[in-house]
Amino acid sequence: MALQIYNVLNREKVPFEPMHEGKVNMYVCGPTVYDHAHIGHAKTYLSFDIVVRYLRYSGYDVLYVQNLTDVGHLLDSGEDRILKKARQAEAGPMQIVETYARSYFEDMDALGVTRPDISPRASAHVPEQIKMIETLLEKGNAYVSDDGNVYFDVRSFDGYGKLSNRRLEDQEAGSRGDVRSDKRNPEDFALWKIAEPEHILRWDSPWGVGYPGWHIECSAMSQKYLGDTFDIHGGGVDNIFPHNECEIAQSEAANGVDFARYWMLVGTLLVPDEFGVPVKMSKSLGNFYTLKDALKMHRPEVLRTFIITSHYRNPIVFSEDSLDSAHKGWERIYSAVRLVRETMRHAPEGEAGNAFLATLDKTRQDFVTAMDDDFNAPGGMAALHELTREVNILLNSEQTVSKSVLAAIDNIYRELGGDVLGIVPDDNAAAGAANAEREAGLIRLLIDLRAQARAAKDFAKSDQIRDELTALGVTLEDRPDGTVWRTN
RNA sequence: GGCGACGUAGCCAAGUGGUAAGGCAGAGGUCUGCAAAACCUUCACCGUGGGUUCGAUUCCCACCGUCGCCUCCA
Repeated sequence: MALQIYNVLNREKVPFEPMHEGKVNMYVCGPTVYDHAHIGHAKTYLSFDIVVRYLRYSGYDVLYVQNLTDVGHLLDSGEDRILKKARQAEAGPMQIVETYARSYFEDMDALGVTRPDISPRASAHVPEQIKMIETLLEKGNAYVSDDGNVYFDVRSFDGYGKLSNRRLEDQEAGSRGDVRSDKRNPEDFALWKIAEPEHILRWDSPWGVGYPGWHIECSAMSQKYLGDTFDIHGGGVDNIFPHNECEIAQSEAANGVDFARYWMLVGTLLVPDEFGVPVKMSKSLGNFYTLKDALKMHRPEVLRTFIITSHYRNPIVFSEDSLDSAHKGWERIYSAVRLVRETMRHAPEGEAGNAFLATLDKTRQDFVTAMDDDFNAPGGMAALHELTREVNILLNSEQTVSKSVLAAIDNIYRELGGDVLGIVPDDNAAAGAANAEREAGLIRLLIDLRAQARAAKDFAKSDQIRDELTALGVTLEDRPDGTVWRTN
């Protein structure tokens, strides 16, 4: 069965058929860069990282666009969040944007998240946004208010609500009616706002000096880089309304054709509150763990494993227990990989153990079957765990395994666990490889000395070596054919 | 109140109309100088109550519970 995707647009799993064979155009709503990223962001962007990695693994040529919001995202008070941060930090707004954009990429790089092909910024695409607003005005889907602001006229677009299943008549009319507004209808949303004097993020426009509304950037930038209609639009479910809904309205009204063909929305990351009740991790609630802090305590592969453990559409609850569990599960896979690589150093040439190649084929098949089913990464992980059991049985048996078979095993771990899931490190390519090689040599020297002590039944000496290495973070494991080591 | 999602073993978590992957933890065992790791065995009547069906955990309805969105958040 070919790739199936759960399309939020129709709430059903359907075969994925890109517009242009072999090519996928994909847009994901990016972060507003006014603070450091937290684990909730990691869940969303890591989920789409795996989507992109798997699509590429499957042979698609993917063009991946993810924006950075750096203007127009207002607080309840009406203040722009970036301007507020800038005021607090006594810095210029673009300084703030630059700082946190870099921070975001640093964290994502550290997590092994593949960079988007294009990371357009809202502030750099104001002309495109103005142009789209002009089109909407021409087509009668937008209007200029008495105060000079431009709003999208939601009632002019029939499809409004089709993604989130909301109907205008169901919304509590007047719930926001108390707020003095120059909108025709409360559900209309801003395309362009006239700037107050203190609002220094401002641009000239046909409607006066101002700034764009929050939603229009995604419509304008996706159109610019991916066209009027593109294949996949992603984001967090928490943005389904109003943001995603507004994007659809603007783009389809302006362009007259379908916007995104497949909508993929990622479940929310929750964290227990003081009573143990899970609530959304968010900047505004202040209950977030930054990725920088998380990365100090856990390897990126472990954070990835934690997130991959559940399906992308489901919510997950963040806890140290779950992370520990993920850590141990990951360690199990990585131990087997290390054992394979270590064994390979002394393995004979030839074809011994060739029968195991069938297991590799089955693993790949199981993995692909799982991932083809709406990117079921937990299923992919299960395939790797089953492989790991087989590998451990093989390498703990008396059977001779040739170098080529071991290389094939290592290769499938690299391919599925490394290239696609990003949880199996590539020890060879690491920076500082020279130091690592020297360290490995020293450890092997100590292992040899310990082996001599053990042969002489000098267990005091052999245990001393093992204990002191343990204290340094190096664990030894004795096996019938020698001792292997790992760092913690 | 409206919209959406979810409720599977001690914990995390896939999945299927014909009695349920995987991981963590636990118990017993094999192996080991000891250990570690690994392997083997063991551990679930799938929220509650109805309905459809030869048969439902899987479909439908109701109820209970949890979360998300409806205002800024991935």
